[in-house]
Amino acid sequence: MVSRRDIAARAGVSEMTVTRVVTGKGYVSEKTRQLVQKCVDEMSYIPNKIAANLVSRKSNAIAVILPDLTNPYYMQLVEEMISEAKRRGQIVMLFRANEGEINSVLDDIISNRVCGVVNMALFEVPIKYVKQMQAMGMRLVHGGYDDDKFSVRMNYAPAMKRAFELFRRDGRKKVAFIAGFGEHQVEHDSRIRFFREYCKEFGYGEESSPILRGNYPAEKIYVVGRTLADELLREHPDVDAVFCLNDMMAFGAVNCFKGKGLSIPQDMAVVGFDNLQISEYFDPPLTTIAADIKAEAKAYVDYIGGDIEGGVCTLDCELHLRESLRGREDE
Amino acid sequence: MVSRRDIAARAGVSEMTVTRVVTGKGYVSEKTRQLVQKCVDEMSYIPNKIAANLVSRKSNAIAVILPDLTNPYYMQLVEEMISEAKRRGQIVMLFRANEGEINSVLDDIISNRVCGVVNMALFEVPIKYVKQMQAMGMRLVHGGYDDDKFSVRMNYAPAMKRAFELFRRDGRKKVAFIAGFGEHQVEHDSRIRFFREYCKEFGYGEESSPILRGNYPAEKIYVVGRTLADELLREHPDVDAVFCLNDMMAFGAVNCFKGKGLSIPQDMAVVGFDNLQISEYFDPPLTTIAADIKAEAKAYVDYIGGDIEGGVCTLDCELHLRESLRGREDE
DNA sequence: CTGAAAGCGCTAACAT
DNA sequence: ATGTTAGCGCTTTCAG
Repeated sequence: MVSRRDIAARAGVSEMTVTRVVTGKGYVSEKTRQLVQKCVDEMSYIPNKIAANLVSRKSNAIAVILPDLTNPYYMQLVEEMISEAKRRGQIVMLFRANEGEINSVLDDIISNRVCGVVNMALFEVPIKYVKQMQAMGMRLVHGGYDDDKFSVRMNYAPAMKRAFELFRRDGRKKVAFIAGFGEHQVEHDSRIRFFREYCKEFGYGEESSPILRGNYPAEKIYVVGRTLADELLREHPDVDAVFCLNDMMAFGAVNCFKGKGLSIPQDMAVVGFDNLQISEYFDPPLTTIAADIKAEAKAYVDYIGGDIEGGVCTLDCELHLRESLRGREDE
Repeated sequence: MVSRRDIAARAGVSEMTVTRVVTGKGYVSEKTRQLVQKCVDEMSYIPNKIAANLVSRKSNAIAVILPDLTNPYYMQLVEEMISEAKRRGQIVMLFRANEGEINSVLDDIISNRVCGVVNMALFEVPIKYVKQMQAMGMRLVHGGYDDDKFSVRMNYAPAMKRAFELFRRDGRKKVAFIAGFGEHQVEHDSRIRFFREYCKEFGYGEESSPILRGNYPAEKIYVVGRTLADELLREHPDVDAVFCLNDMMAFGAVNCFKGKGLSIPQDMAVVGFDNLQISEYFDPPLTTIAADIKAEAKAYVDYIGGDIEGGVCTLDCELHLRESLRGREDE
């Protein structure tokens, strides 16, 4: 294990000079710089960031907590976060947490002294941990719902409004929202808030438009979609247009609809959220609402990196109009 | 920032005693143990693993290098690796690397002093880094192709043989393999080796059965699938059965086939690899060959954790028979 | 421009 | 059963 001391010995300089060369900080004469660099290369010295972080009380690691790695949306997000993090010399640690595991996962994260945490799991971080992180200077971001210090908000409104317009144009009789997760999240999700709003505005009735809860993420997302689609057909057979919380859930739902002999979009219009890369290849190609995932990832990393100080970062969404919401009497 | 010293002071014991309580190693009287534990809880002390790792020259981090996070297969694998790692008190760092970025990514990994690296990228780690890792006691696993020290080998043979039997039963005239990646990987991939073998054995001709190269992972995987499917139809219009390197590529290929008016499986039988969770929901449900992903993940983590010393770990594969390979004259 | 001293938070090895 | 000493590999601070 070659360390800074070995380089210093070989180059005949002090350890401090090696540090100056390696980090590029501080004054070093060009001559010694080259000499030291030569030794570094020859001995294949790679500095120990762990040790550096320890003494400088910094960290170059971002922890990301996900509820469900198999949802491609999170992975696209993680991919972008990794790119963004790399640009700043940071790395990404990935964690998975259900409701019961969160404390243990947070312990792992904190004991690894990361510089920040992006919580994409669908529940809040216990206040005890929030305080602890604050005390340690770790930044915490909640994906999905609002935070007092910083949040990334998706402006779903215009795209959802446009969807409702198309529902009306096509003479859809009754709309629904397959939410998939439980009561708590339903109350905090802006997609559902806008849904209620537009139901009223477009005359569908806030009360008469069902919102289907489920037990995501305990259960696999597409299974939740299928199960709730089945429930929808049984309990609200007159629904002919449905939003799904995200594209994966929509896949499950559409699959159920098709299995029951419904034609999409003739018998049922379906709109997802996320715009997964595969959504345009689904059968039928899925209409979906989403913001730029790169921008979302950048917002998280920028906040953790300290470029953004707090407040609300709003991202605009687009309606990607595809077969699953084409007009019945053609577009 | 509360540290071990603070706990020691509060409890009126030495720092070493705190360590003994916190790590659970060494003798501590039950009485002091409880006293110290009380202080730990009261002060919300979470040990600094970074510092512990530094002095004990260990690491609790596994680095995983992926070529493409958007392939759900990798994510299922990572999810299982995270679970397996957590069981051993380890965490997972995620990296993404194209061919050109590999050195820089390896520098990041090594400077973070991980305990092991799982390289799922589709190219080899430069020998310089392999040596360096060895010298530092980091374990390295290559997914995909063989390694001199340790490898996880998928035994695709029986499942592929069964697929060939079905091709024959259905009277398929000509088979192909959409490989997607370049020459180097093609020569190292066992799926393609078995394909050649069985082409011969089943009388399809080793030379006359095309293997289509592409530029994955430079290009998105489903695009590669679509592009190569198009190429296949143009250059080998008589092919009526095709393997695709993995399910995502198969999705792209099937989409192209359907777009050109082909019926699956009547005009073209399609077999993928990986058995993604969504593959059974594809239209048509995709026939696919895969090993147990949990077992694969466990093998990697076990090797890095030191439970397996080396050698070859062989995993059996299953043929998940679905619509895309149903017989033309019915099953 | 370069170096020496101190110490980050922890564990290993040896006392007691 | 508990404490002491030394030091992991590095940065910070201050002195030349």
